[in-house]
Amino acid sequence: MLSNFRVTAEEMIRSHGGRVTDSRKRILALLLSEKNAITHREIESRFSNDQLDRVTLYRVLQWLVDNGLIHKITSDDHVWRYHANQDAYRHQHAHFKCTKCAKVVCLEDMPSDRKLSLPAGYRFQTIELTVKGLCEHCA
Amino acid sequence: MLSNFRVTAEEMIRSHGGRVTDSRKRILALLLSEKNAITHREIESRFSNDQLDRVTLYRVLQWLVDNGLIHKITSDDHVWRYHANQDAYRHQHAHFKCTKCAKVVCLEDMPSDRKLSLPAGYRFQTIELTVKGLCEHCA
DNA sequence: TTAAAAATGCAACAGTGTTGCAATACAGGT
DNA sequence: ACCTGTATTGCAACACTGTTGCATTTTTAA
Ligand SMILES: [Mn+2]
Ligand SMILES: [Mn+2]
Ligand SMILES: [Zn+2]
Ligand SMILES: [Zn+2]
Repeated sequence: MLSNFRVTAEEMIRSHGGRVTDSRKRILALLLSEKNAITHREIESRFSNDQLDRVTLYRVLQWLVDNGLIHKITSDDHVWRYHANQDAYRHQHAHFKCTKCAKVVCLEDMPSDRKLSLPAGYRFQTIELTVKGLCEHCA
Repeated sequence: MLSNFRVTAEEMIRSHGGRVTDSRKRILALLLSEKNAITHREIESRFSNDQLDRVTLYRVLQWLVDNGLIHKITSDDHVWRYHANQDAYRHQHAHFKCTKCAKVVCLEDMPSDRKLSLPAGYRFQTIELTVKGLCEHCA
């Protein structure tokens, strides 16, 4: 099934006018196959055998973010986590982080249309919402 | 007025049963005098003349957090910001971060009546909410 | 096939935060 | 005021994530 993701990945990259390089295909295909958002370190370890330069990985990830093919999530452990932009996850959405195993999952909705009042003169841009708790395995 | 903060700081530390050390007094007094949440680096530079070891600063900040005298806020620049727990900021609250000047302010309320549905089996603990936008000076 | 442009690999670096340990300061009892 | 056990400090070294510069390789389009 990973070859399916490779085909999808290649189409996504090509459709954004970027050069279709081997690293981009492999990394995006991997992210498409991952259910949860994962760290740079975790991506590296998925490629343990095939060589993958860590700087290239950082640069490819940023390229994928800049081109809207994946998104990255900040966290209180100060490590970025990356997740493919499939279907439900294109628009703004909230995230859940397990305080025990550190797993991060994208929640489908951002329940944010409630008015939160900013101080006078402040301009709203986006909202970042992370729910913390225990996941199914850790609860 | 900073001497006022020093007295308050000393009382707060003593009431928590901790040893009243010079570093704790100075650092907490500074945080009490600061309107916004600031970084370790910013705290250091406020003490530019008086010597203040950076490791001690980290350790004092963590002690103050652990004893509920201050709280710390994570951010997408992956740097902690610290703020005293005065009045309105004892309970859970949301934060605002300016995307231009990186200023972080505590908002007074956490609009928490949002029903965000977690996947089955997940257990809720806390919510972290950061509004991003432009502050009064940068708007 | 060729050449310009973009991406890669490597080494070195930067910033934030942590750890181990010896020296020092605090608090409580005398 | 002095002693003493213990918490805290200061310093050096370290860990980790992420970045930068630059020479080499790969991609694409003519
Ligand atoms: Mn997400
Ligand atoms: Mn706050
Ligand atoms: Zn978990
Ligand atoms: Zn601003």
